[in-house]
Amino acid sequence: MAYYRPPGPPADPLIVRELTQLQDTMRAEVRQEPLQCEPAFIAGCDSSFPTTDTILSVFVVLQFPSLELVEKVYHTSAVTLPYIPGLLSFREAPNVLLAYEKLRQKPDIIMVDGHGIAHPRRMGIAAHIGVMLDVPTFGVAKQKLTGSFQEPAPTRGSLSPLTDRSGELLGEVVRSKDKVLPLFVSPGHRCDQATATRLTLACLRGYKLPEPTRLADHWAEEFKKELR
DNA sequence: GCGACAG
DNA sequence: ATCTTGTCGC
Repeated sequence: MAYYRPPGPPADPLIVRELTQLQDTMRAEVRQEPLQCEPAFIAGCDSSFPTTDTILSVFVVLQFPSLELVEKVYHTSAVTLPYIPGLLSFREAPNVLLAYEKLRQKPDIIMVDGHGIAHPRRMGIAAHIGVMLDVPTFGVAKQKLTGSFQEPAPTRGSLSPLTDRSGELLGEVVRSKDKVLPLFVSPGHRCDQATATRLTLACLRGYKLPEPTRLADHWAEEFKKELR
């Protein structure tokens, strides 16, 4: 399954170069710092594609640390860009931002389904969204995009650093559940590694995915039905 | 030249 | 991401 990926439609080299440069510009805006104060509300963000040409983005806001769901919103729009590894944010962020505007209770920090700085140019979708909104963000991904790591111990809570060739820390590989494939946690904007990992662990409730991301994914399915 | 490649 | 059935292990 993850061994072979059939070639998708050819990505326009002009677009790729342009977006890559824009990404390098945005990278200068990213700040890594601890959260100013303990969050009272944490959001979960996830996008899916009900049809090949429609994107559905969801935001859920949970009270922290109770993790009680307080709000859920979604927004859909037409897909404008194909999926290109490393440029995922340009395909999903526009619609994500529109969904965010619908939230009445803005969160103190956002957990995004995808990577933060654990990206070839340190600008994964979590960092991208954080810069655009100037809100603290971090990413929780299910698959690695870049970097290398040692397999963390098979017990829940085990951690292992994700580093690039030069040894730079990109994120942490987190075993969120016993004997289940680990998660890749990395800071986005206005967040540091310690905070990202700490909040990820604090949001676990027996599932592989922490509640913010898990519920966002869950509601995406429900909203998908509402669309008919 | 040969892999790797979030969602 | 999405399409898809049965199946293994706790």
